[in-house]
Amino acid sequence: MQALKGFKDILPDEARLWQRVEGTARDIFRRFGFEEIKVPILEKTGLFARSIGEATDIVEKEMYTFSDRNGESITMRPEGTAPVLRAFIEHALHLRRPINRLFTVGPMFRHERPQKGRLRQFHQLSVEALGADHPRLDAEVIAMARQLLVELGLKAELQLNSLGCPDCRPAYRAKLVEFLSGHREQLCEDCRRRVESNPLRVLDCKSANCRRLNAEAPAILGSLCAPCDQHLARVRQDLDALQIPYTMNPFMVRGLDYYTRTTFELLTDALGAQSAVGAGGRYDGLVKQLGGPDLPGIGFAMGLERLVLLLQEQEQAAAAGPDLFLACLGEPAAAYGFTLLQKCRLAGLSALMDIQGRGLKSQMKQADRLHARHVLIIGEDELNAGQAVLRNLDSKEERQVALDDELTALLPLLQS
RNA sequence: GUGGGCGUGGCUCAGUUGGUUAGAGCACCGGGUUGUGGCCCCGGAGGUCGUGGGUUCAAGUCCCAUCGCUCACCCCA
Repeated sequence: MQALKGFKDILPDEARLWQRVEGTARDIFRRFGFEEIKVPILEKTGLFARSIGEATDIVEKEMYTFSDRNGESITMRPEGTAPVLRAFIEHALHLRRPINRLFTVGPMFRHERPQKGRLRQFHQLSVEALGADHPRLDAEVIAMARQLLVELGLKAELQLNSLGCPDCRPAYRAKLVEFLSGHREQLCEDCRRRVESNPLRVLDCKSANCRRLNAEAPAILGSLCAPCDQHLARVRQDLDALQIPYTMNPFMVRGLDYYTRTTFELLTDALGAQSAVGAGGRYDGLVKQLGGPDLPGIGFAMGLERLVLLLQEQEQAAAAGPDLFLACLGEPAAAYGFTLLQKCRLAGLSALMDIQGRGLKSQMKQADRLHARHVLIIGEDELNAGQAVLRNLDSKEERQVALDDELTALLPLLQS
């Protein structure tokens, strides 16, 4: 028996890093005033078709979609924004406060071919700021995304672009299609198809020929309408004011249809082909499109697997051992020790003991391998005398400690 | 969906042109020190060599198939 392709167990050594990532994220998000929202993993299929876009790869060939026992088509979420917006609309959260700053964490599912940094079940931190189209909100969200990388000690490049809005993008798109059609023979096979299906995606092509051509293609930044242009300028102003470095990338494109105006990515060169650790952008028409009020929003997603991979390449966090290991000799001592163990745990200490009745030497070895800070040795003599030996494994210091039900002598020594 | 690389104890790997009982390091267990860890020494347990066929006197090694893992394309966090 083994796990499904693209599905992975996260063993304790790795789980420690996950806790660090999530813990750091929660702390930063709290400081930025973002609140957690928990949403279901399964949704009606239509939610994703309507938001991500019918013609995207995700919807066309990557979703885990099946019918439940009532014959309804349901889908395991491939991303986090759609479910959060559904919940936002369903519970009319916009009536509770003018701007909702929300985040959610959890598994997402896409049936792709697995590779480094890409699994079929993967995990994202998904962040949404809903209710304002002020460029300052863009800067705030971008600053928060970057801060997570900073506080995890990870290096990443911030790239910025604008995709325009329904007023200016169609005109740009037409201009681009005209240009690309004129140079059709210079495009790679894939891109020739893209000219019809999704021309903006051509800009993102990695083939050398296409890149060369793209350099001469009309740039979106030169085609923005005045409001979009001004929006971008103000976002840049605010990023500068916060001293957040970034580079403009006019070729950056989104794989999901709902993005408008500001888009950004956090890129690393340490993950092979999967260079984006986080990405996001504005989606001003999406809430309305999903049947809600006409409210703007901006958000981003971070890939947890990718953050953990980066952390692993940097350093291995040492496991923190238990505060106390109880070494008991003989059954009477073990029986007493077991109750002592419980008291220690209820008092807030992490504590372990041997339950296989092994010799002292073996138990000391166990304690050492667990990186325990102290060992409390209880044999028959100690049991009778109401005194035990407490050994500090780092300093090798040993001292007699009186045993009593309240652990009055023991606890202070361990909690220091 | 397409292409490359790789499958040998829990982990990382070695294994000559096919040739005796398939090895090492780490990890694990025990002993040296019968109530004191890390270092050292000694010993132990653990592998149908991914699986199924084929070639051969003989296959971990060669051939075919299959499954799995992995990297890349595609796409994306």
